[in-house]
Amino acid sequence: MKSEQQFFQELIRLYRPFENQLNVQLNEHGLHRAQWTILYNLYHNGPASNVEISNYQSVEKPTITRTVHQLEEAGYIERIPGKDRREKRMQLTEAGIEVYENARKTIDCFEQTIMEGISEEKQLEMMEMMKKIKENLNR
Amino acid sequence: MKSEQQFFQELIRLYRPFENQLNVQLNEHGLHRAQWTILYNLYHNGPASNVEISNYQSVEKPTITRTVHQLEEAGYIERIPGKDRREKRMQLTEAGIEVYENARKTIDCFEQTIMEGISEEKQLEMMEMMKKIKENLNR
DNA sequence: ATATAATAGTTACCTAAGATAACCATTACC
DNA sequence: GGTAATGGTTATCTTAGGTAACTATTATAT
Repeated sequence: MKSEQQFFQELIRLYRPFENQLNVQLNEHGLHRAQWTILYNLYHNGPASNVEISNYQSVEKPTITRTVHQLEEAGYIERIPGKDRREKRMQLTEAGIEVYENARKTIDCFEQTIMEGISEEKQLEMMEMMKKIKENLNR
Repeated sequence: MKSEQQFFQELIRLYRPFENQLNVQLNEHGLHRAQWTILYNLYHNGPASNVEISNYQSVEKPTITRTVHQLEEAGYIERIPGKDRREKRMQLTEAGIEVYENARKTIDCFEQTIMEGISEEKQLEMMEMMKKIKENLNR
């Protein structure tokens, strides 16, 4: 059996329980994975438009619209003037920064636990591979 | 920033487009990812009960019931006597083997493309890491 | 031997989160 | 100034997960 075959099966088998438990952790802060990803994005990369978020996450615009809406309602993000009157540029509010940083602590702890026994180098190596695979997907 | 933080973000960012394109490939054979995973399981590990599939995939029983039902309706799997009268043990039919093997060709091709530039050793290494992470998740 | 537990599966229902199609509003470009 | 393209939204659908509550069967403890 070719190694790719098992590779992708393992990826699927890993992702499911990972997402489940990530959501359990996030629930403590009233968040879901999709919201969390946007908060992460805005916190680390600064303000962004829906299109930018959509591209970054490989998720269609209407899906982003919905999740952004939830975050606005929760008061975690707010609109700022963009380059256009079309563009809806969003950034974290005070409350958004706070909830991110609080959840961050929980998630850090969770992530450290499940990465136990895997060296930093290995992690970085695997990250490079994931980026490479993602690039290949986009061609 | 800790490397785990980015690690899991990359995992999420990889999984989404991967699953999308996997489904595009599978659609050519009238399949979805969830069905495909069960066919894979039965093809490579032999007959299994719902509980076994559920454990293997870390997915709850009712979800498995539904997907198994779809595969039965399609004539790809069939019931065989289990150790119990409770147990619903399933195996691939002729048609199931055929559709798996046909789809397999498509998926092999897809997987080879997106693994371009990543050596077999690296792939095996990453697989080991994914298994390790999954173990850590189960504790 | 029988009452209670546990196990396997199902049904009914809910939710998250993705997708498409069709549509505005605004801006860019010819 | 009319047509493209871009950014965003609305409406609607689909996949695929989850929980709670149930039946049927089997295992176990009294």
